[in-house]
Amino acid sequence: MSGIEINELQALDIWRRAIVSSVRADAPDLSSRQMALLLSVYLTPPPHTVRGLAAALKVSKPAITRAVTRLAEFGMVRRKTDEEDRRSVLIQRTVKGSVYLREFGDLIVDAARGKSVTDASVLPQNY
Amino acid sequence: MSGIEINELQALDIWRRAIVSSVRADAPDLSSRQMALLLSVYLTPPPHTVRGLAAALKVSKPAITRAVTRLAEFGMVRRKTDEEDRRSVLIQRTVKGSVYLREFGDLIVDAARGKSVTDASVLPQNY
DNA sequence: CTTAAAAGTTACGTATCCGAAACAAAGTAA
DNA sequence: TTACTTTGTTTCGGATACGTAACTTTTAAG
Repeated sequence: MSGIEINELQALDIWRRAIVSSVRADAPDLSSRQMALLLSVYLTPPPHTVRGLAAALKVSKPAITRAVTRLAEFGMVRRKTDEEDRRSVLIQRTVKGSVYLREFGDLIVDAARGKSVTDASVLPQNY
Repeated sequence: MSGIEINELQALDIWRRAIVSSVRADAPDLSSRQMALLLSVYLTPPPHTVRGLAAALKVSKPAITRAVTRLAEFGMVRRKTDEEDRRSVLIQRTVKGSVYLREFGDLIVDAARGKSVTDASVLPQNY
């Protein structure tokens, strides 16, 4: 049995714990796209534009516009016109978004610290 | 040291890489709840019932019914009436679901293997 | 100046999902 | 049997998100 197999399983189990905690929490229920957008804005170097994010996530521009609008309603990002090219809109970080992501990071770390599935995994062989 | 000892920022960046890959992929776009349900069915010990999953995820029973229906359409889980109590429906694993989760596990592991954000993080202080 | 291109938003019709409440089926107990 | 409880599904109205296409504003090209 390869060690990679176990690591994959541990990884999945950490993911499970974190996402279950997230679902159980009362925090705003972000879709995968919204989360991907939020994380990209906060963890990759600016500037972030609608077009750039659409390319990075490989989704349509209107989908980015909607996600930004939604996240802005939650106060997690902010729009700002690029004064050097007023066609562009820069998506910027906010305090509230930072706080949210810090808590989410804690969630993942806590999940990673929890006990993982045992070797007698439910995944292999049976299917 | 468990090997999963990571800091909060690394954890977020791994999460970002994995979820961005997932969003970019053509794979069926599962919501957070659907993913939480799928992972719970595959990584926690059976039996899995609608009621049990609703309690575990702290969402309504109809929400579980709908998620199961959707995942069943994708072929990732299967319903089976509990013959010992025909009121209950057991949610079971499938080959296709196993394959999907294995690939998703690979995605996370790959994300974790990639370079993480540096110490000169974008998160702290600035906001 | 006129035309074209680029960036983002809005409009439109469709699809999905939600919670609450009503419902059907199965079990329990008198 | 009859009444009650439990389990899961369906229905309802409303919210959210999707992609395509049309549109506005701004910039660039001729």
